[in-house]
Amino acid sequence: MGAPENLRSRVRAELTGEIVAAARVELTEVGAANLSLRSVARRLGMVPSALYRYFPSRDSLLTALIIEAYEDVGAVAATARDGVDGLAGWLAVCRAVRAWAGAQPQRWALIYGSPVVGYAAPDATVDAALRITEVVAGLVGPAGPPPELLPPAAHLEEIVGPMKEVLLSDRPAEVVAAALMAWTSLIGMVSLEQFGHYKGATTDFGAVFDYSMEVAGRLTGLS
Amino acid sequence: MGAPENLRSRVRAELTGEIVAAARVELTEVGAANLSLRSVARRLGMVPSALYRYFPSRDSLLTALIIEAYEDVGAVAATARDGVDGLAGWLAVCRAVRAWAGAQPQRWALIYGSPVVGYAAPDATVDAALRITEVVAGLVGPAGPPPELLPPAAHLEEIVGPMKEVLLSDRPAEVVAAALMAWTSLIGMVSLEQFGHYKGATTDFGAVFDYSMEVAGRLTGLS
DNA sequence: CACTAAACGAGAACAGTGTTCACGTCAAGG
DNA sequence: CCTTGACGTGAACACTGTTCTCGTTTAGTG
Repeated sequence: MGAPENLRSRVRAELTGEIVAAARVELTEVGAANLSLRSVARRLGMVPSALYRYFPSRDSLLTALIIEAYEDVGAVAATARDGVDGLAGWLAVCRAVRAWAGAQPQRWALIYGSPVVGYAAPDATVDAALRITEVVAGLVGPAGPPPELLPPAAHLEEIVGPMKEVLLSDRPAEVVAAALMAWTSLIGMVSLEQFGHYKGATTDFGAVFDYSMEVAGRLTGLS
Repeated sequence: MGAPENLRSRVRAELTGEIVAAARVELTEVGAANLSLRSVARRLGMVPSALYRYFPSRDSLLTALIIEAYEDVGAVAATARDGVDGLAGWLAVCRAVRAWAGAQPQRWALIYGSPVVGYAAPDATVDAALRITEVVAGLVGPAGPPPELLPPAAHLEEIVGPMKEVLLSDRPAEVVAAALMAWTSLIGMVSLEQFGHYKGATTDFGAVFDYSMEVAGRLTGLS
């Protein structure tokens, strides 16, 4: 934990940050698939092999970008929710997340598109991914009776147990499931929009998005 | 349209099919990002440049695989729905689509993950992508009154107009929007599962999936 | 202070990739 | 028959990720 005050390690930390920053710029310009280690090095005036003193592979550099993006969108969601409760807070979060994705589509695709680094996502990435789910979980209303449209289901309590322990300990299982559905709707809808699957379906997708998120929020008991 | 009976064009069509088949195998083994034109050629005993007589680029070969995958999952959805109506039909479609994705994750990622071919998806791919949406649209119930949880929204009729014209001409706008939400929930939930975003959230994701799809189906008026 | 071990940047090299081109060869049609 | 076009081959170019070997510079120790 203790950061040595060496000049060595200081410039190392600094340069590591510059590499990530340059890689982020490169990512937003050409996308994750075309992000090349060599062009990042060129941008910094380095030779490609020098980057290997800081990241052991291209994938590890991508992992750093993934964590950064998760933290970024999580922070955006948190500030959007700040001070706003209930359905209004949920809608504010949804709009903020969608706006973030629209402004930085390549970073959205990096974290919510097809995994590129391989099938074993490092633990650090799943930790960072939890930020935004905490924001969503912090919103779901007090444990009122679930709406009529949320039928009770057998064994649901046990099935969503792992989720309840971490996020929503005092809510009925149906509400926990509804929260997962709401989060799924948010991420899914933004992803499908970003990836072009709604092309030509509506004249004003923002309005459909708002409407859908409102319905999804109501399902969790928000009002 | 008329296919010439030449020997030339017959072996050409045949070989084109073999190339796509080999590429599909390669895709399922290494994924779209690592699909290399050269290894496809090796698998067929050809030299890499020979493939360029049949596909002008690697992206065009990927496009063929995308169309094929869309058609495949659309056909699976159609046969699952065949003869089953209402909520049961919707659930059958959902389970079939999820099973298809689980069996061929790389093909799912190819069509519903981050776009890899570039930002302009060819028209042929969006046409193929419509198959599954037609199946979903064919399910939504007769135009009964939308449930209480589906509030009326201003201007919605006009906003979802493009969608209504193609798929759901005689339903109220709220039901059209709900159908889009249901389709989004299906694709979104399968994608998030495939891409590892539910890791550790439940003990039995299949049950949560069924429950969520049931709620989504009810929202469109199915029962 | 002197010295050793580690970290660092540079550059060359290797294997692999998508793509292009010039070259013979063989089927199709006038 | 004979010309034109499609076809497969092999070499080449410009890239890529990654590894290795060098001097050089810094950190920590006797």
